[in-house]
Amino acid sequence: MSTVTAESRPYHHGDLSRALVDAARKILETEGPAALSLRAVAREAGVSPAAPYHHFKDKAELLEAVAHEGWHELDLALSAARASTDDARARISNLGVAYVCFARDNPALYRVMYDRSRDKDALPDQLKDDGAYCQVRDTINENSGGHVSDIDLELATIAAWCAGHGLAEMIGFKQFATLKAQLGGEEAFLRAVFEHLGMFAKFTAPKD
Amino acid sequence: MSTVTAESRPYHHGDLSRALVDAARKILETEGPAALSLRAVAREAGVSPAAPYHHFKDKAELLEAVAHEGWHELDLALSAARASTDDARARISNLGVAYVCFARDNPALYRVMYDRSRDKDALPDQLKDDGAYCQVRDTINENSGGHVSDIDLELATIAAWCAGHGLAEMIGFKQFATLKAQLGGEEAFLRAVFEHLGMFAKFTAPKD
DNA sequence: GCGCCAATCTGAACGACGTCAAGATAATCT
DNA sequence: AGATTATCTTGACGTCGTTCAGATTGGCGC
Repeated sequence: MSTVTAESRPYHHGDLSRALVDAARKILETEGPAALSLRAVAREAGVSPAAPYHHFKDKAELLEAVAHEGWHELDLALSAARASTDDARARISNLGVAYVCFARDNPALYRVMYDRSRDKDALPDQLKDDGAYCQVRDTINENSGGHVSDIDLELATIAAWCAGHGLAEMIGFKQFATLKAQLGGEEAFLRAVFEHLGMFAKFTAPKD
Repeated sequence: MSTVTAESRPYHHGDLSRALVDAARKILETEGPAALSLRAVAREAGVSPAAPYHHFKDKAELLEAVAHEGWHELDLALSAARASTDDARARISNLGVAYVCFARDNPALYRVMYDRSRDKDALPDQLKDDGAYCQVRDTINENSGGHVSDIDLELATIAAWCAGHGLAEMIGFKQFATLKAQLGGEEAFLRAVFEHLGMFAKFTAPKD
């Protein structure tokens, strides 16, 4: 019998994979992405620098696991935001705010998520299989009353995602500080930016 | 008399700073951002690994110089795009396309530019002092007939910038390949995404 | 219950990295 | 010309990602 509480009960350490991912996330939160070395993760987990190689082929593969958790948590955050609003018109905007707030509250994690994506030149498939991407798409679809073509829906989702990501990466930039203050806080700033996205648009969504 | 052709004619090497930045950019183009080590840059420039420290206090400071050049070239690219269109209505969309195309054509450089910005939590001041940011703002201003408040103009510029940046970071993602093909090419895809940005908007810009 | 096998971990090592200090070299200043 | 100062080299330190040989240990067949 093993003393491990979790369901998978491996050998010496007791689910080292799990411990490594947790250690990585702890380092990310407390010391930032620059301090996230494989050796530091092993140190934090109390194992030798070579131990992780029995669970991940690479440093990249460990980061992939961390990113995977991040995407899942983003998924949860968007679900919560979506459920918390009755007004279909407001949902899409709340989703955007929730997305950016997730990035603001987990900056290191968010960075790992996109660094990994850019290295692979692809977002994780996770997103399309009932993940965060679907939530955005479905919300847009509801908001347009359902009578929008598949291709328009896809394009609108991509557009929303890009705007959200861009804002998420820049939300902490010092240049926006005075504007945030003028508008009465960060969330108000976020909503204001989203509402000014129309200058490119021929196709303006709330057409109904 | 010195045999150096450039105007500034320093000591042993002959403008090593310049040579280092050029070497860095060459490595970026040919081997990608992962291969961009200070030692590799020094090697490429034909000097010892410690030589760069007489011209840049850090690896970060070298990258800053590289990024600075990148922002300037982005500036030129946007100028060209802006000048190439008579129709004020089309200018803003052309600017967006030009922005993303710059990122697509200089992916490693673009990455260095934003990596440095995120490390400093700020875009370079360069942008606001008659740089690329101003071009976007002025173009939006022209496009709105000039009767838009300062704060709305600022917010619209930020919104456009975020959307452009988000799209720039994801334009190469494999998930978009089929959609690009369906729409008849990358540029058509870009325009289509931009035109679908309206779903967030209460304030739709081409109001006149 | 015992021995074997395979999975798991350690220890030491390699090459590459960023950075620094000490010394050599060469351009500039007086 | 001689002193000064900026520039570059050499060598070193600590850290990193990764590999490999060997030690450890749990699970499985007998």
